[in-house]
Amino acid sequence: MDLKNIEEKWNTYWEKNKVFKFDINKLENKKYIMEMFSYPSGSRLHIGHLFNFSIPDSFAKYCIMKGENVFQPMGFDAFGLPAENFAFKTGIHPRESTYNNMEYMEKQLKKAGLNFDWEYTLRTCNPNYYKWTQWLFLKLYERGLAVQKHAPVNWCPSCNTVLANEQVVDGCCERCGSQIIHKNLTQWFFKITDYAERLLEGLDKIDWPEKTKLSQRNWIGKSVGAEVDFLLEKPVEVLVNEKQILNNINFNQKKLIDKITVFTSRPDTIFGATYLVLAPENPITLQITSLTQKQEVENYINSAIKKDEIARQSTTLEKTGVFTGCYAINPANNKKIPIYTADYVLATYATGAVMGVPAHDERDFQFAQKYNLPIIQVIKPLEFYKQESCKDLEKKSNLSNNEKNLKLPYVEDGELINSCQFDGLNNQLAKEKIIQDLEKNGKARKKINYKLRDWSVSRQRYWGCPIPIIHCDSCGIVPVPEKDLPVLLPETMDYHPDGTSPLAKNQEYMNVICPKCGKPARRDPDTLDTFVCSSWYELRYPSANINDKIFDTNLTNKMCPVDYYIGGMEHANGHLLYSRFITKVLFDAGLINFDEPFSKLIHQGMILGPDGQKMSKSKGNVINPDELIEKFGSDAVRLYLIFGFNYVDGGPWNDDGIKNCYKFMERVERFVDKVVDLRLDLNNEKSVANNTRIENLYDVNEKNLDYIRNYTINEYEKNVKAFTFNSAIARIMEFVNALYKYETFENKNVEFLVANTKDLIQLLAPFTPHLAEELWHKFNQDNSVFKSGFPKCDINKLIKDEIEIVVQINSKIVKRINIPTKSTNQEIENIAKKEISNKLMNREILKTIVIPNRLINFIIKI
RNA sequence: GCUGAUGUGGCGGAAUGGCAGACGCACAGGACUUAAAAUCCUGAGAGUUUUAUCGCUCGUGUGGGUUCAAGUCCCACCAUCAGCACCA
Repeated sequence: MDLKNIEEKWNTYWEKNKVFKFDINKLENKKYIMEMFSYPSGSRLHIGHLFNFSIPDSFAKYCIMKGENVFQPMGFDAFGLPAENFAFKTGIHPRESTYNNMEYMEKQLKKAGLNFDWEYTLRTCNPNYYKWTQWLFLKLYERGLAVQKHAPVNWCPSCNTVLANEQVVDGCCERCGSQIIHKNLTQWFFKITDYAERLLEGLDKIDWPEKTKLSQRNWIGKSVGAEVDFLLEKPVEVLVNEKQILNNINFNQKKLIDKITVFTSRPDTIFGATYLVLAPENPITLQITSLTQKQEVENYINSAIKKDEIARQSTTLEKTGVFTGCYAINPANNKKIPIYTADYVLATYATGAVMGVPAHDERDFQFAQKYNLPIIQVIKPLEFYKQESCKDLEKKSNLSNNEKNLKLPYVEDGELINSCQFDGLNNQLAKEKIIQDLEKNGKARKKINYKLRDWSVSRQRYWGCPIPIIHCDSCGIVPVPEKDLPVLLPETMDYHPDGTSPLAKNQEYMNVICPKCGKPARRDPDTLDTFVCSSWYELRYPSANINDKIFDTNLTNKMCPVDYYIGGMEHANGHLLYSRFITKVLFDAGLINFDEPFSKLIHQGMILGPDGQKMSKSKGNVINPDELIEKFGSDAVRLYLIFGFNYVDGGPWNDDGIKNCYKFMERVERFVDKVVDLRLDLNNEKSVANNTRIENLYDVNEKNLDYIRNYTINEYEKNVKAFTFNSAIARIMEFVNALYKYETFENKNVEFLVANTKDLIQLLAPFTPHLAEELWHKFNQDNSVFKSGFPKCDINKLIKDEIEIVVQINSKIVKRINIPTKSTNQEIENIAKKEISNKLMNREILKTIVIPNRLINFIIKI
């Protein structure tokens, strides 16, 4: 095989004849297939990219052959840290290196035989793209969904920038691994929390992997419960301290505090609440501390904040805390309970205050034990053993022992005790009743909380989309008018990060005239998180060449949602959540008529190194796709990636695998050449004995081959639709084996053989496009194989005259017999009985099970 | 710790509750060849009986269960991987 020539020849041919070109004027049968775009960092394309892209590309080619109008665009997520860091490393300006890398990667992708619709490509660092990212920002601002907040943010001291919660892994920066710290900064946030409920609901209607949906559900973290007010009972010492504080410091709310509001998902346990806990960072904490406890509390708060900076996550699970000196009244039973501060309560979730119910919460239990706080059981297990069928008595007695000294904390459901009028209630029911009761006195209300936090989008870096906001001393925050977009990223400047925004140092950029009042003002010095850029790109792809609006609404409505979206699982709680959020915002804004971006999502697995480890330069197990394509051609690389792995799981790389795929391709080529020769002989009338019927088949061999052909097509299509392409290839291989076999028969029907061979080439085309196109043209075709349609399976041909079924006695196989396909169950039974009469030996048949086309099972007395 | 996924030959991997191991690799044998490679064909889960066939037994991480029938469903456990990590 002259791979290089073949690949070049057909790449040129396809491009020239627009074989894979999407037709924007024929949207009735469109199919939108897209893979997550890649960032053009310095590492170029790796084998994982090819795995990610090749399989959908094959699927796209299959769809094209089935006559669908496939849109398969590709672009580059070009802003952001990887590109910028690469620039620092090489000393090249990020713009230059990014554009170079994109150009190189585009070449690599083309060389890999991936036929994207390059006319619709997007580069997020291109002003005609980020203009619309800025427009999107303003849209969110207009709708009150982009807000500035002074809040503690995750700060990476090494990257010198803010990170979103989703970008923090184990308390470290997901990119460089540095320990993150918390800084109080004024930042832009997108109010994704406003959409928490809808993001949750929307999951039910999309065809995504369950694990991804689950991951998003957990990330959103809905929790249904109640807010409960605990009135304070302040000793004099507390009042003195509080007044001092209010006088001395300019406190946010300059008033006395009379209650603490906690959030709980277990209002049913409120009678067991024996203390309250405030998060150390909660501003209330100091205010309600008594003079005697002040020093201790202050020390604790300081150490907690320090701990937070180092690694609160990795500390031991041992609970610590300090008594504040203040008390509260449990509104359920009016008991006076102490208030503590402890770092196991998070300031950032709900009200930053918790009621401690040691008997029914693991953490509260530990805390109460350590500080000798009362533990009151208010729920007992339902007496379930009565219903439970306990077979051995010993177990039963153990259970009743357990009941006597029930191990606390008990966190399961049960029946209320020690809870006054609620005693005896089922605890789920009690949740409702207790809230209702407290609600009457205005001491509680139903409340839903989410773990999801607002999305922080400000980044103190150069290489990103500038935030289109102007800060004016007299007008405050002023959005850049649409006509002034894009706010261009300045070309030349010192872009090195040093903890403040590089753009802030560029006076030319920073100083502007306020569009509202005309006085001097300053630009926002930050750039946007790159996930903003990638949160809407699928909407723009079809409109990539439209410059006067974000996208053509009409077109986008026809094209979206995306039919197939393919990419890594690692974006489950990041990009994939952000895209859904932005889509919903644009839906609400009336810009689109759908509110989920991706109907179907598929994650590809990961290709590991030959040693079964993640590929990494340091381990030296990286597979370079360029070398492989050079040596074996892109078809063989693709075929191996498809055949050698389960797409969803991935797996370790194996060098032999690709050689074998190459050999298989040669085997196909040899066969096609043989058939082409046979056909020539036929045309030259050299061959006399050959039967050239194509209608009215068959002798037995023809029939067999025809069955396999139809079987192959049928299974192939099933597999392709299920994205189990490796099995589709297996069926093709079987078909090839059958063709080889048929070819050896003396009186083979050459026309029939030719027809089958053409089918084979068509089946192969999505997986080895160049080879298939080359072989196709050996039959003097004047059109591309991809425009030749797709073989059709004749379902009737799948029914054989006879079929082998298994005969079992007591579920053990005793014989395999052939029966006519159309036999009734009774006929099958009769035939089978006769066939194994020697084994049945007239014993009584208790039961007969017939599974048509598969087996018959006689249950007999032994 | 919690949640989820996975566990099948020497290897990659197949199997709507119905013949486990498709397909491929590696392996063995044969044909072709002076020979090798390549190619084409054949064989093959493990064990066991037999001159050989015919058989038989055991086999999908472990132990139970449901079923006429379990890799597949249920329960418990083990191992590996991934995610979450005090969210009250």
